[in-house]
Amino acid sequence: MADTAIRNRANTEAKIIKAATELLANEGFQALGINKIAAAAGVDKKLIYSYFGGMEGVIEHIANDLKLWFGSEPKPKEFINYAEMTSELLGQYLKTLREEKMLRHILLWELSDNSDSLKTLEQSRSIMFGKWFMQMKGELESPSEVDAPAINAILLAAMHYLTIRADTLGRFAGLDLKTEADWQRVQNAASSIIHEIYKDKK
Amino acid sequence: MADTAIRNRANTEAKIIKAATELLANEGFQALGINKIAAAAGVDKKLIYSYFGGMEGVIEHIANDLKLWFGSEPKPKEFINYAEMTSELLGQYLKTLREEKMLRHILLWELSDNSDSLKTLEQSRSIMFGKWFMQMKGELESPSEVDAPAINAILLAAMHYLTIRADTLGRFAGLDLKTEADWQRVQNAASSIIHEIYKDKK
DNA sequence: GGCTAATGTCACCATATGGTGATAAATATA
DNA sequence: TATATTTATCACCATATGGTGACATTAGCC
Repeated sequence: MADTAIRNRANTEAKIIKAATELLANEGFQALGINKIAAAAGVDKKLIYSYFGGMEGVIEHIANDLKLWFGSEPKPKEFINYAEMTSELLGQYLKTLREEKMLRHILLWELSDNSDSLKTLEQSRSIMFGKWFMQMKGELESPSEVDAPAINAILLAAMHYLTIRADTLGRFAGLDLKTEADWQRVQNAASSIIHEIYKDKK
Repeated sequence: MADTAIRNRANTEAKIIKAATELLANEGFQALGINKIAAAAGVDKKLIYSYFGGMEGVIEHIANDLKLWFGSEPKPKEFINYAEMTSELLGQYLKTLREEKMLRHILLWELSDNSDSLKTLEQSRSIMFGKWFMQMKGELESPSEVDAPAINAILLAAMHYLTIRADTLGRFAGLDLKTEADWQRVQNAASSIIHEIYKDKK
């Protein structure tokens, strides 16, 4: 009975991944080392090498899980126009960013490191990322007068930066990102930008 | 003759700060440790403790220098309106961000760490930062219908994120931040946002 | 000159990191 | 039951980190 046994590889692997994931979610990538993972999992670090071949293997495993964790797509909705849709999706994305510390830690990791293992993680992350904005390329076309990808990149970049920034210093450019009120201002400003940009455009 | 002497405290201090600064500019804050600074400066690490009291002292010193390094204000100009001014200043700021790797490393540091020594660094950085956008609060008032600080925060956050991102993965949301062409798209998109937001507003 | 204080050198500590080889213990297989 | 293989433990290595006490050397000063 392999599943009730104390010595169970699958079970140990799960413990390792769970520990690594929680470490990444709570402490960030800085705390993600072989020793700390082994300690947190209550497992000898040798097993991390035996089962995953080292950190890269663990990261790859996490990258795979990532697709499932944040894989839920935004609820399909009837959108009136491109601006409405973009605004709605951006709002949902911002909400997710603010809720999922893990996601912010991964985004910060992407900014800090450009090792090979990071690239696989980024790929998985950007797949889930794409789930939100794939819809933008759907039935509703963006006005051709506007460089929608560039506009979206600016808005997304801003949301990434501001949510990460909220975790540390908490304020930026006069905004207090610890308060719900100022987050509402950000949200409103983003909506204004979208609506003004696409107003009367085709 | 204290200045030609081999044993010269002021000279040694300068070497330490120079090494630390270059390390920060070239390698980023991750590489900023006592041992590496001492090695790069060709100085015994004990002296870093003797003269600066440790890393915090070094960082404080760098923070002070920061005000001078990036202290040059944007050239005063006659602006027609708030949108023109904002667009011009943002363009200048983006240019500086793209040119100064050091600045990007500090911004990333601010995102990653929230220790006390970082707060002093951030203060100095945001002073210089303010030099650019102080002007926005100048004679030309922002239209009261628009939440200008929130709009500015979004644009600045985006520029920070995109310039940092260009150093590592180099691409984001469909843009290739290694190419001048796509940076031009970012620049144009930002200008569009500013002009559309402030158009017909008072 | 010679004394004192500043400046710099070096050896050492504790701790943490990633990584591995040899061995023990439990499990599956014959 | 006996054997072979998987699973896990442990001791150890090399390296790097921050930090300090004891000592050597040079400088300025009387």
